[in-house]
Amino acid sequence: MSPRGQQAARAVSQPAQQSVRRPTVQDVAREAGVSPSTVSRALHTRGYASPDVRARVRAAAERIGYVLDHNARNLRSRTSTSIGVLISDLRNPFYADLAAGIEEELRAAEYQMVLVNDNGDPAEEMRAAETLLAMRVPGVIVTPVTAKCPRVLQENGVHVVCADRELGRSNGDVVMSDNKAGARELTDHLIALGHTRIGLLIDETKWSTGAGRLAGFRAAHLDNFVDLDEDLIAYTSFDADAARETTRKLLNEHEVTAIISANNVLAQGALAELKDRRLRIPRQISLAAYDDVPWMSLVQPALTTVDQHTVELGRSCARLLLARIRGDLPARRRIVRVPARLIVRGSTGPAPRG
Amino acid sequence: MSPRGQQAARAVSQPAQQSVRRPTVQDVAREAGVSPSTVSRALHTRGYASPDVRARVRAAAERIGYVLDHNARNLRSRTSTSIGVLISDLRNPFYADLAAGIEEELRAAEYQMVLVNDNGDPAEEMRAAETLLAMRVPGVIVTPVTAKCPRVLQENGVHVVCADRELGRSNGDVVMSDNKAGARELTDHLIALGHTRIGLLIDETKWSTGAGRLAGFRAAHLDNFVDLDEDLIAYTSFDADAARETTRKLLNEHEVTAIISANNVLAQGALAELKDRRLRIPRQISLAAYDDVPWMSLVQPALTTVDQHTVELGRSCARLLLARIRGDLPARRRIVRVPARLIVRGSTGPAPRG
DNA sequence: ACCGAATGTGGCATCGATGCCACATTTCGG
DNA sequence: CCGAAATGTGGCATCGATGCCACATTCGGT
Repeated sequence: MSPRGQQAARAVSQPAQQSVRRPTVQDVAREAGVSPSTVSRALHTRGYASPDVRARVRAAAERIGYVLDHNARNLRSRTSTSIGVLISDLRNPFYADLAAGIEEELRAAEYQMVLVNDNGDPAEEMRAAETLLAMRVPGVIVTPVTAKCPRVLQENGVHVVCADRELGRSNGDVVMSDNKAGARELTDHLIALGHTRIGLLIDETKWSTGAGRLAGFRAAHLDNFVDLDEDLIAYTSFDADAARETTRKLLNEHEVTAIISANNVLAQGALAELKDRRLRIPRQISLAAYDDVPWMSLVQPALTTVDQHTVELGRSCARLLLARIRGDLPARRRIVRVPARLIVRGSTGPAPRG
Repeated sequence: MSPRGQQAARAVSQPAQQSVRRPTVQDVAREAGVSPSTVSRALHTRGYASPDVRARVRAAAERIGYVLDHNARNLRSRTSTSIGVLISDLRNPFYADLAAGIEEELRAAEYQMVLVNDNGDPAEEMRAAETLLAMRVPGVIVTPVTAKCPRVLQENGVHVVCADRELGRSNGDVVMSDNKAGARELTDHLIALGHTRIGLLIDETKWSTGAGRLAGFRAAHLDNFVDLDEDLIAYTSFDADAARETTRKLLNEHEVTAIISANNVLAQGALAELKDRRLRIPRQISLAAYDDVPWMSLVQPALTTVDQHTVELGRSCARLLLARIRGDLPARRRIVRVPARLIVRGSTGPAPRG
């Protein structure tokens, strides 16, 4: 009775405990003395049922402990109340907050969140997309790793909202922080403090997040008539150790009076390096970050940041997707920019005198 | 054609874009020249299919872009590969890490995580349980808010693993940190540094988490022959501001040379108060916390903590639940204790001299 | 050679809820 | 008063995949 080994790795489960048979609409119908069709209409669906019948059916359902079967409903009605959410790392507070905002809005609308952590890996992302197609979800919110994922979903009739960034030129909805404006405001703040040698720690510029932040950094220099030394734009990979190493090299090779870190992970590395060198913040060097996560207000001195309102970003994603699913929107794609807000704390101060 | 207002608040969605008809097993059967039964067996289920037929069916499925429908599969097979996960606050790094570990293990086993944030609210928790029953999930991992939720799920034939804590006396599986041993080790550490006046900041002791941490605190005093002043056990509500106020009162009313905070949220409040008072850590007062989240190693001085290995806790929950679902375990309930580990950093030092 | 077990295929009913529509009754507007 | 629209009910097919089993063939052991 053992199948060929080829099947061994697939998810196999025993049915939920066998002795538990759940009441169906047939049972409710018998209990209430109406037809199964009437039960369905009285409990859930569009269509007519008199107030008296509704009350009778509801009482009967409650009496016998009836619980709808989403699988049956989804199959017949050809849709689902599950929404896919693809993020890059649940352990990063940015994504955790994003997911929190999304989940909150979905729950309020009686949708369920199916959360997948693709680890920023293109293969995992596509695997997740396939799974969500199999689940027949009507919509997906994705922090895209490749342009392929949103496209495949859309080609299969699934509504997609890209969160935080878009890749390439898609034709779908996007919700993101106003990266350029936020980075510009932060850089303005430092320039107003007298800084003309500002390092930028950044991991990527091919995604709209990094690109927007870099653009804001550049624009602030331009608008304030401050020359930008291209060597102060320091590229690093997306982990705190690499960022720390890059900060070390930046400080060793260049005169810098302030550092902007393009996200919370890089900020960790930069801070660790400054502490290691026993540099006094902000007296000797100012440090600021794009994103605001809890530790940034707990360190001493607390970090000046740009708050992306990440939870609100998540809520906005969910609201947009739900409106799209309900057909409340015109076909034209929508780009929602959530304003970012500068939060000045103790880590930024006047540029040291030469 | 408008239904009565009573239906207006329910989740209503348009089918995924209408013009997209998905290929079914009937289509694959035609393409491969076999029966639909054979398609099903060749692609997914237990049962026999020859290697030649398997290859032919797979090629046909790929050619026409066939994607399984989980709803149909779940309905017929009376189970599902979705797993419910109920947590209390996705914005708290503890729960985010827990969910991350769970998701990782589920994904590897080709299960999907349906994540609900119940906000530690009993009503929300029960609502989530109802939804998961409707989805016919075979298992749920829950950080329980009430004893009712695990019970109702189990009565309906759903396997349950309680994470982090158990309420009352349930008969289900539990995975938790070894709270007592961890708290004891932390308290031992402070006593070994000469502290005899150790404050404990704690928000609850009715759950096994708080109760275990308190028990460890007491046991360390007893075993080291240090008298425990009951007034140094300071109760507070579960938010950083309340913890801060409670810390203030504790310091105003009692001589204390060290503070243990029972979780990461309370530690935030305590740290803020110590900083406000400009107390020198650890020279004037030591601070330690149960739980280890990123900010704790980033503040100055870095906090001495007990690392719950929260991601591993999550993995362990998922592995246990999957084993239960697969019928790999004897009926007897299982309690898994994940060892906690003391991490000594700069925030704890010798007790100040009288 | 014979028999039982294993392998393999196809037919058909099944899972539980809803879409669709025929039919009946009531309400509303001209 | 009459016709159209709205309200309400029940019957039956449908959604897409799999469980179950009858039947056929092959393989291994005696």
